Amino acid sequence: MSNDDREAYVPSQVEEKWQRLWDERGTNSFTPDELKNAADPFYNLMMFPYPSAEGLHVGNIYAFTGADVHGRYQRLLGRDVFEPIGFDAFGIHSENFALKRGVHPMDLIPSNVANFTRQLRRTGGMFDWKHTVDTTHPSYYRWTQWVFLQLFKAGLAERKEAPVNWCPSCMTVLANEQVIAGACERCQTAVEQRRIAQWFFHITRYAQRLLDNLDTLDWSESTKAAQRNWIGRSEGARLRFPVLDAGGHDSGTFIEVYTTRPDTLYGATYMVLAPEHALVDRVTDDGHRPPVLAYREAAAKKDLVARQKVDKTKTGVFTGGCCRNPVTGQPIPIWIADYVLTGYGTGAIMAVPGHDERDFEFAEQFELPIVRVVAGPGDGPDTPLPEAYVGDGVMVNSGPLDGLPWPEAKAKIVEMLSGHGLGEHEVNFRLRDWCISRQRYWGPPIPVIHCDACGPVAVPEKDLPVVLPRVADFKPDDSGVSPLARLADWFRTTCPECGAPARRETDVSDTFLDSGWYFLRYPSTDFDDRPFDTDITSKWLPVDAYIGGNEHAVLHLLYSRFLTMVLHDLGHLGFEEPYRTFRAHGLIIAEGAKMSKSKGNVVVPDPIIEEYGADTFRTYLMFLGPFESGGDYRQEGIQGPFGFLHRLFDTVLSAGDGQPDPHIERKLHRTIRQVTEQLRELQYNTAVAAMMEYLNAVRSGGRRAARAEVEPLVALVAPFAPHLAEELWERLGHTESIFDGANWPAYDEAKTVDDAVNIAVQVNGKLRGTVQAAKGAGEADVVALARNDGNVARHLVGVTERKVVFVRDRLVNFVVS
RNA sequence: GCGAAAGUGGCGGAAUGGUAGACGCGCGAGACUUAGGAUCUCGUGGCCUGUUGCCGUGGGGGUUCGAGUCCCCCCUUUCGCACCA
Repeated sequence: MSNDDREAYVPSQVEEKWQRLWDERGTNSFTPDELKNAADPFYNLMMFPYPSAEGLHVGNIYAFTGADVHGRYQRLLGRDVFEPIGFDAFGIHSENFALKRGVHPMDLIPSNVANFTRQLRRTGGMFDWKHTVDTTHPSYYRWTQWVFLQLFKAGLAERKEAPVNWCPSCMTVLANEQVIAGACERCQTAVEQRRIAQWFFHITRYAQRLLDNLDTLDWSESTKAAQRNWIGRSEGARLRFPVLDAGGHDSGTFIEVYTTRPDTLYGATYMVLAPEHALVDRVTDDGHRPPVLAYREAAAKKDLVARQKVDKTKTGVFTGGCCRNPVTGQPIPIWIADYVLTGYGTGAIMAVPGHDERDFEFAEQFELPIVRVVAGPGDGPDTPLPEAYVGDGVMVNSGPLDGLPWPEAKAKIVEMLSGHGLGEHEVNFRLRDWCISRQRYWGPPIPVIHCDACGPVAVPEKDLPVVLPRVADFKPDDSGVSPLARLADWFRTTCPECGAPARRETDVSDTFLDSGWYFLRYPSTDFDDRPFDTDITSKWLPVDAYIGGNEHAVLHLLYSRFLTMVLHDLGHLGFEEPYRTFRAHGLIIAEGAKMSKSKGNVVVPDPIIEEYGADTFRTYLMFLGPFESGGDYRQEGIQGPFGFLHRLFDTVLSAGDGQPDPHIERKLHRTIRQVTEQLRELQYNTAVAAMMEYLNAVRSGGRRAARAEVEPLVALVAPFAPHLAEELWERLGHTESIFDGANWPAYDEAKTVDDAVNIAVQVNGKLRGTVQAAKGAGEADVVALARNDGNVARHLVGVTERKVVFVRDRLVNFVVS
């Protein structure tokens, strides 16, 4: 038969047909009963997108396809796979875009969502469209507000005045996490400091647990490391330094410092307070007051960008005050400097210039004494310090600590000081409380009512949702309050407790709160009277597999872990960790560079799917490189998978009924084994390669395939090319979807083994030939064969054999000299 | 600076300590075609005239019969965090 007579593979026809049939048959969606009664539930989650006006980009599709391949594979194994998708549509992104376009977000978002939905369907994801969420819909944010109330009632949400990062361009408060190198992560504008009353969640109370639980999670190591780093636990001590009065006597006031190296206390030669420190006034004497105040004012004016300059030059001024080193008894000067941060530890440090790089630099600059208290190998007590020594060693110039290795000294000195009330062991975390209020419009109103008599009062749960009103003017201004504060009709209300006139909270909440619990909502969207159904939640959660980007390694994942822990502690959930496994996918670049409009290498999905089909696009994306490291998208490369699917279509349709060839059958079982193992590990690129290799073998020499040789391949390819697989499956005579029923092929280990093997023959580790032998052949036989190989024999002439290394079925190595 | 990951053909990338470069792109040659950016076949790390051969996984040491893989030092790149005491 010539190629011209064969039916051509037309992706668009196949894909339209199956997308329609999946919808009609409800192939990918669960009814409430099915959710309740699923025999073998598998919750496959991917990070829901923010529905931008530009539409889905390749990065989204890459992530979703990788997750979808995993879900479809689990389903082919026979599991009941729930794979929902939704839209994270609140937030500054949408609001700013709406402002720019002059469209109201309430009008903009629905059309973006419709566009995303169309695109997502077109990519062939196995999404359950009956269980989707849109965070901006009152039926969703009603429960986001409910989550807030649970924390509020538990005392984990608190309003307090705090210095915050203020973006003068976005006109909003940013979380520390949203400040990148002192600039707004969204618009790169320099961030300023302001003091505003804000709602905070006390995530710091969970810091230790958030850290400890990491050890129990099956997550990408890089993600766990990022979280550990972010939580930033450090173990040290809180020490108290007596402040001296003008006469050089203890004044009764103490300065508290936090240090991770209390052992170096004998080397503390000066003290530094943050410029904002409460005791600055008190320790400053009259002679030094003008420069201190000037420095303090300058520091206050500096925004966070300036404060966090990488610039290593230290600045600071002497206050004129002194305190006493509690162990040496020596008076040491008190300085203020902005390299000491007010938000970490106690806002004051004991400076040990000999053993801390920052202190060393400061001491050099201002000619303060530098004392060695740790001696490294080969150092004595008086060995000069050309730079701070931070390595291991033993204590010197440290009285009773002398000779101790510093970790031991650390414990000992804390013990010594605690006896005198001058210090105690302390653990510190870098993690800060989570500021969840936003002085913006496009978010769920925080469900609190402020009453003059009762203070902040929770909106009764029966009154939820507090609906975000539609207002024409949603533009933020420099007032520092939400646009909702302009709507007197909206915010005027009465106190739910005492009935007095009261005022609604006009701030809205952070989008990370919306996305912090969405996975709980998906399986329960059939219920509008509860955030998540108890039975369904205990059946489906925690999430079995979560796949997403490492850009959310800290914030989103940490916040959702925190919320899950809280809801667990409050008795709402039976588990405290939301995601059993998490895998971070890599980043897609294009033509060797990061995608950007200016480089003109942005990959636009729609026309590619139009030309090659979703199946080819999916397969290619998964073939580009290891899923967990990403890959380089090159347009020409798509020809490989495109040709592969064409050949697959052609080969299956023209397959005959004969017996499978034994060699092919062996390769088939090996291929099934490899693809099975690699799909489990998300090693998609090599799994696709194995299938290509197998198809090449089936077609080699232009032979006609036997049906038994290719039918299992259709199932193997189904996670990658689901439409084509369905089509071929149907043409092979099946009436049910390939995804219904456990159609993943089994392999027979016995059938993967060859009866003959090629054995490498080396002389002194260099390959000199190969010989063929029966599988499992013994040493004597194989070595004899090897010795007779012409080329090997040549290398064995005129040398002395010392040893023969034999590895069964693999190699023979003659060691000669 | 700290933390994480990675350096292999022209390119994307494969390799339980055991025949480096699977699979694919690109390229070359050929076949079939009125034509083809279609399809099919063969070839494709470098060097030498060459099937024998030599050299090859960022650089330098080491362990081993045998190292891309393990250990030590160095260089480079990417990502994240950045004065956290």
